[in-house]
Amino acid sequence: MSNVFEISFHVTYADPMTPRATIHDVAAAAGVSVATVSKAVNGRYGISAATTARVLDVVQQLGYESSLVASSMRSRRTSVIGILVADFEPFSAEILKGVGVALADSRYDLLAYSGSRQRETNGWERRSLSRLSGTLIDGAIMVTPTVDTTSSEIPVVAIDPHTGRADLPTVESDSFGGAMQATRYLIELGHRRIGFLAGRPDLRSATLREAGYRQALADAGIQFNPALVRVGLYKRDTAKGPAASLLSMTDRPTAVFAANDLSAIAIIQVAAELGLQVPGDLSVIGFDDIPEASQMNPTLTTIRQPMKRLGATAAGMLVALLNGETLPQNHIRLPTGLVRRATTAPPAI
Amino acid sequence: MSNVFEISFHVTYADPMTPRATIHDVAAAAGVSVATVSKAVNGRYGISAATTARVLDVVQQLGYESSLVASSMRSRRTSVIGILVADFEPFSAEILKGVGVALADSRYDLLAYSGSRQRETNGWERRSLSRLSGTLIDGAIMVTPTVDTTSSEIPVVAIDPHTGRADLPTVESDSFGGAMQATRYLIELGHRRIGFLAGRPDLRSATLREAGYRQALADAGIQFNPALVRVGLYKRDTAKGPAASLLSMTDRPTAVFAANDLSAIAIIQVAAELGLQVPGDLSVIGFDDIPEASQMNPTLTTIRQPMKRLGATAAGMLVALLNGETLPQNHIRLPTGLVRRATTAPPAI
DNA sequence: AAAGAAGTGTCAAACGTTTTCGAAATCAGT
DNA sequence: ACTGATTTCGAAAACGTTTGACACTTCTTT
Repeated sequence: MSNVFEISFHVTYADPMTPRATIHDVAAAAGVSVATVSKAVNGRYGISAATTARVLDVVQQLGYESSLVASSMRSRRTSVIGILVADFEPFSAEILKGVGVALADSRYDLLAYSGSRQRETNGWERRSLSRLSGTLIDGAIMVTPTVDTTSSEIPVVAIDPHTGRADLPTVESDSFGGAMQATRYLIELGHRRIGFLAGRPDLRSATLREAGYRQALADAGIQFNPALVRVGLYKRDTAKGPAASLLSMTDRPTAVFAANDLSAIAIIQVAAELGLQVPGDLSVIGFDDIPEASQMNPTLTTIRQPMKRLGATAAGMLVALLNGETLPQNHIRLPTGLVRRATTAPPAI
Repeated sequence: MSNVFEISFHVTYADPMTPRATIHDVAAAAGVSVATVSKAVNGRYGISAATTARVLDVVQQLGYESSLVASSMRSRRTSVIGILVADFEPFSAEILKGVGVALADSRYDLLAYSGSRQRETNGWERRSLSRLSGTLIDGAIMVTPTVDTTSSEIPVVAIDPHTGRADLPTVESDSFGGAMQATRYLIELGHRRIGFLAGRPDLRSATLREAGYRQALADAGIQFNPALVRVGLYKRDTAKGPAASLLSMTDRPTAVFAANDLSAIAIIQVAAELGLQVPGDLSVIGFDDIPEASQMNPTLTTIRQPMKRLGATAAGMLVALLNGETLPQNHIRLPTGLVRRATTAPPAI
């Protein structure tokens, strides 16, 4: 007896126990054709009120729901918007929130897709987009894409876009201006040897942040020193090595501008491991103002980027596109702002 | 001429401009059957090396990617895990992060679905689950479900589950203990009139938090007073009315325990509108420790709930289920902790 | 009473895959 | 050469839905 129980217990989860009711089941139970069921459910013209009622009764009883997959296969529109992210780190999570509220009272559902399996390889989102588009989703938002996606068959809006020809609509924040603000702030504090932990060179934001950094240095009459630049690729894991390299120099910088907050967190961690005090021995400023920035200890000085607004703006553009409207402007840039917190201080004399 | 341009410009976005290559296109271009293409792409046995190479060449050229929808239709497994959330508010966003990292080096992709359209009506996630399951996703995680979902045909794990028979695996934090901690802390500060802004009564967490609140009162010998309880439903919008009602009482409470941080934020906002100082005139403690809690001003005292870990744990359970394993324990409860911040103080005398 | 017009339901094709089965071709063994 | 085994490929069914065309009633109209 107990054996039987154990086996059935396994089966419970391994195999489908209650196959969903299909439209065929409903049709059979209601004594009509599947076509009739489909029309009744979708309120199409040509089915009598009596029949519709009977069908809907059965639908209710059987708990039938049309398969999104099957229906999207036939009729191309699904009223679902997709957002493709490499992974759900703080930056894309914030964007997701923004997209969510923007879509809350629209007629679109939201589907966020993250390809865990293959996100190492470049171009994963083009593949994902291709696999989802045309069927599952009516339009897509791509966050920090790894390729300059050429034309797809559905409208696409990019957030924090790729370098390269920007033929598709984009939303980004003022990386150049923000980077200048950050660097200038460090200079005002008295720093002269200012390191830069760069982002992903394939993203426009990263190149602009480096440009802003160099511009601010130039404005202050400080010679740009390539030895003070490392590439951290925007991710915590990938930034730790370069950060260590930067802080291990004989004449290391007294301050570092990290191209995003995750990189800033990485360099602060490395600094701690090397026995450096922040901000005593090293000032650090980040970029983004992810939620974690104000929760860490010490709290992170950074450049605030309106992430939720980036998402909401992109969502708005995409909906407009889906309505067949033409966008008043194809590229939108949102302002940034300096947030002074606890990881910056004048250099030790 | 300019008319033509304008029309084509519209069409660019409204209609598919470059229809995706289908398996038929590849087959035609390679001079083989669709069956052969499918086998070649998926590395099935029975295709010669030469043919496979030729097919893959064409695939490359045409940029073909199999449609997730179509393939999932035929072969039920997709290697995609779905997470269903009402919307992307801070709580579910944190959970999403946890699920994401837990799945990062698994063989599963992650698909987060939020039904913007119909999330008002109860049971929307059962519908969504039904629409996605069996085809698109192999398993699902449901966050704060609005129904006690009965058996589906795919494994499901619930986070912050519904009241009602808990037949499906669940992950939650210690709501009862956390609520006791919160209430006890207010009592220790000297409060006696302590209000409670309750959550969604259909969620077990909400009932347990109320139970914890009452238990802590009882332990301290304070009589429970139903007049000090309002139902805020866990959401900011829905909490503001009840919060205003609570604070407009002639003998209003000197402190309020809000069943989650969003409710706490709502009551603080209401307090400000009524001219009440926090924590001077009113102490507030929340539950969750969402990122916003430490960013607001004043920072929010709250009960920390390991949201990322909730997500990661649920993901782990789901993967185990998908591997056909039986879970060592079907219900997991994670510990909570008090986070003292700036919205709590002893009562004014 | 005949003919056209509505109204109501069904048939069958289609969406893009995967997979089973069988057919053709090649090969090995006698 | 002949048989049998093996390899390689294609035809067709199936997944669950939607939809246009069509057929059958019933109702108007003349």
